[in-house]
Amino acid sequence: MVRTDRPKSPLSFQEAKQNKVFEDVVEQIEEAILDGRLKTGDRLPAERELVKLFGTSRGTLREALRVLEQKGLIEIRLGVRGGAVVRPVTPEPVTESLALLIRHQRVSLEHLAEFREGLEANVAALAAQRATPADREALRQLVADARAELEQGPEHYKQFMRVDSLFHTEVGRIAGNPVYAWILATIHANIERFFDRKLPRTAPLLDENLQDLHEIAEAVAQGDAARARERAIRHVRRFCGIMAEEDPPASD
Amino acid sequence: MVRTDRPKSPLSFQEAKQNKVFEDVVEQIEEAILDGRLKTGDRLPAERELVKLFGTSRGTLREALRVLEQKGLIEIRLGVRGGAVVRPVTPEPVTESLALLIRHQRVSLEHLAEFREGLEANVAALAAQRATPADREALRQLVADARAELEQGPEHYKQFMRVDSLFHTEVGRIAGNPVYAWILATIHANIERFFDRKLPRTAPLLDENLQDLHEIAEAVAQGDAARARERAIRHVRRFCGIMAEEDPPASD
DNA sequence: TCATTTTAATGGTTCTACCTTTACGCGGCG
DNA sequence: CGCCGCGTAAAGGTAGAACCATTAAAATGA
Repeated sequence: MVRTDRPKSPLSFQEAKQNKVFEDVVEQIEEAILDGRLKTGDRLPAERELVKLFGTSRGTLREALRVLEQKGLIEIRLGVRGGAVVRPVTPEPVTESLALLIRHQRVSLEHLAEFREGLEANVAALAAQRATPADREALRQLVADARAELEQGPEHYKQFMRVDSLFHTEVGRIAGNPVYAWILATIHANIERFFDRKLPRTAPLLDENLQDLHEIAEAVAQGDAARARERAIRHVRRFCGIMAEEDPPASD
Repeated sequence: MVRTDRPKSPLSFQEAKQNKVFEDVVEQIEEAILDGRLKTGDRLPAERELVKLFGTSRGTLREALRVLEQKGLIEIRLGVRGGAVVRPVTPEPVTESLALLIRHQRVSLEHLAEFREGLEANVAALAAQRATPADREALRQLVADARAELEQGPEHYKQFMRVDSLFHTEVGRIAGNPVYAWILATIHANIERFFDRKLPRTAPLLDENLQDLHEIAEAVAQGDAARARERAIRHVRRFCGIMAEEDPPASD
């Protein structure tokens, strides 16, 4: 199956690069997934079947499956009834590759937080313009949930943070633009991944946090984009300032 | 080299998941790259050497290399003096995985453009706050370059678009936050990839475009963040509106 | 009926052999 | 002297077969 059949029609120039076999396999399966011929949850045939279908060796086929797995398109399960199943598409691969960039180039928390600040501001403003009555209710409910957690004392701080995270996700959803939602999720994930160690959780701090959420929710509910933007900025900036104190600036 | 040696010390619980061999190899090489033990341009030993070093089979090792290649960390060259060389880190993998998301979930141009609008606005505002005299000069020079291309007539429209692109990249650089620069580059790449087919390039349109660039440059040069933000939004919105006309909304 | 054991399907790994591509050097020819 | 071409060897690419490890499901037995 080694490609020696590169067409040579003298006048129709075409791709000079010869495709490697595994790339061809990757492309075919990827197309099938993106075109919807393979849907989320579908199970591909077993490796030994695919080998027959594509006419390659098993090693080559496995390289192709590994690439697809790395792209986040499939998941490979072990054991009987195992095999490659089509995964739901998530922003996770974006998060992963961004994490690589961040780690390799040693991006500072300041840069990440500044970016998040601008992002959250835009999202809050959009949400304010687009919130439906149901959205307003949902946001207020989340604030109430957060307050309830906080009132249960320090042992519920973790739950409080979870609600906080939900709140941001919800605002992203209300903004109605999946691109914002994805990138926001990606940035959140990376901030947590690299900088979330031991950020302080004291009562007054969390109270301020709750107050921020409340004000953002109200601004969104009233359709006041400018105020929503401003409150979101204040919220992120406070959060970042606190973490920066805890985390002395790396001096490299 | 199949893992049967899972430690079972009864009291020191540890990772339950057994690592696959190739994952172990990926991790080791990835760490070496991120820690700087392997630098950009370095060439890894030949496959058959690595096989000895890691004590695995060649197939397994090749799966690991494929994953690293997919992550954008290495490039695999053919022939003698070939092999795996460490690649410079670029935002390209982020672009790729985002492209997958966009294509799979059929994100509309409107969503992408709206996101870009907010992004460019923030970047322009930051750039206005941070531009040095040299930055100002560079921006003005780019505007002058763009004008020069435009004056040379329709056959230079392509060059004009290139300068336009450079202008946006430069504003991103001036903003001084690599995260903004990366995401902006990623969004640009994806807009081009999916929607840049036959966008009209008529003289009056490009004139407006040039005027936009000029006004953004001036706002940035004068440190007027609010105006820079506003001009950037107008610029992107015009651009998007034009493309939307050309590109009737997909009705699926 | 439920717990336990067995079995078979399926991915994970190894080994070996051979093909393909490509840099580099050597030798002949102008 | 130079350079063109061709051979050679190093390195990745592919194939195929054998065996190991994991797991769901079927068979078995209490």
